[in-house]
Amino acid sequence: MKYHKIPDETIKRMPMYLRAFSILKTQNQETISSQQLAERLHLNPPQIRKDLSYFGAFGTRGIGYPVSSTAEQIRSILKLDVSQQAVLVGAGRLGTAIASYPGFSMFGFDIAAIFDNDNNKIGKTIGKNLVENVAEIVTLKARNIRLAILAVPANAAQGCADALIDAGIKGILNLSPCYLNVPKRVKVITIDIAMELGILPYYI
Amino acid sequence: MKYHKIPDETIKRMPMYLRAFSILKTQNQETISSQQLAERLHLNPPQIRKDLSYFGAFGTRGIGYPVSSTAEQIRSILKLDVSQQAVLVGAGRLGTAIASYPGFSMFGFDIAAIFDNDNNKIGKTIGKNLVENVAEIVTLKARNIRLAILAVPANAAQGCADALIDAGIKGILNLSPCYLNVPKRVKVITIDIAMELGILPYYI
DNA sequence: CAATGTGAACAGCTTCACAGCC
DNA sequence: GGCTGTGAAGCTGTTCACATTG
Repeated sequence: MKYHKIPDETIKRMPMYLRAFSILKTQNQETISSQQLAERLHLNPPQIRKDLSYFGAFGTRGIGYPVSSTAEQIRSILKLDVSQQAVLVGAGRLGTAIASYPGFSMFGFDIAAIFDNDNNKIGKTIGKNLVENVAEIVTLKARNIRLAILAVPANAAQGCADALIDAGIKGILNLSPCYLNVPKRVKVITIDIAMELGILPYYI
Repeated sequence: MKYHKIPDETIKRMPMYLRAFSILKTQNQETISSQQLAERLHLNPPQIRKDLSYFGAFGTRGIGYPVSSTAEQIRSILKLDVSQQAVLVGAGRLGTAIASYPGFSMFGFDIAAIFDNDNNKIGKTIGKNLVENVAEIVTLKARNIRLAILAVPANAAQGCADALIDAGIKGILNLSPCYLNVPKRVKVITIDIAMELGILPYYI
């Protein structure tokens, strides 16, 4: 395929494909056609073919996509072929839930540090991590962690984001219901549960 | 404005506008221009004007949008002008975090029931709700609840979704990392935290 | 023959430019 | 003068149709 800018929407679908291919692999299915995959994911077959073709020709005509190697290709495209360490800020109920979320491992994510500002939580253990004082976020610099998950109250979110960016964090998954002001080089994804729920009544 | 199909993307932004207008109201600001609002939300002014104009002419030329009445208009468009009762299924760590999430009230959501399948949790109180047995989901029929938040493990999600739909639920916010098969009349929104995180390394 | 890969047509959303109004 | 409301232009992403290949 000649040069094309890869649509953001395509990138957003890639983890979906990775999950699907990973599951197929555990089921020992060796190949899958765009048709079959589309049925599973409720997408259109040409969509899947076009998405994958942006990154190369992974499939075999007449056969479909080889499950195992395509999974590896996507993993490598998304840079998930190396274990990605992430820091969690906020050890409240939501933070604790996330720390124990089993779904991260499929994508190679590893919660490598946890911070909070509450003295009752600092020093406690969550999973394999000791909760550290949020004032020590700057020590992340030396630990080569680039991703952060922000699970703090909205009024603390911007301050934590600033500290994280100061400590070399390059990507933030923000779970607070607020907009974060960050330099352009930092990528932020905000998930606002109440806002997502907010559109449901309109549709029903 | 003549008839136009309202873009889904516009609907998705409406709760964002509602939140912004609600906050402005607490700050006693009486009007706001699309320019000012765009700066806050990091959008383009014409985007905001077009979005709002799909639903009517709320603004005043030369002045901007009246904060209070526009907030009410959006609330009414999104059907959030009446308190929306929702049921939470899953009283694990994530479910508990969600039950105590303070952000729902701004949109008029009220967690009116909680279900789980774990005998250790059934009968306990979370917030103002007693945790009920998931086998009793069918009793929702009589309670006039139309929205559900699904915070159960992926392998239980489809079963719970089926039971919820059976009990008259019309919209589901699915927090499990899986696709739900539902009739077309039911609206599902899936939030998959690991998948959202999965795109970050690509961008950094 | 079955299924991919892809240019081209199409659809949907965003941005622009400006007319209209306060 | 300032700002909304909106048709039209522009752009991005999706779908189609089919040539291509194992």
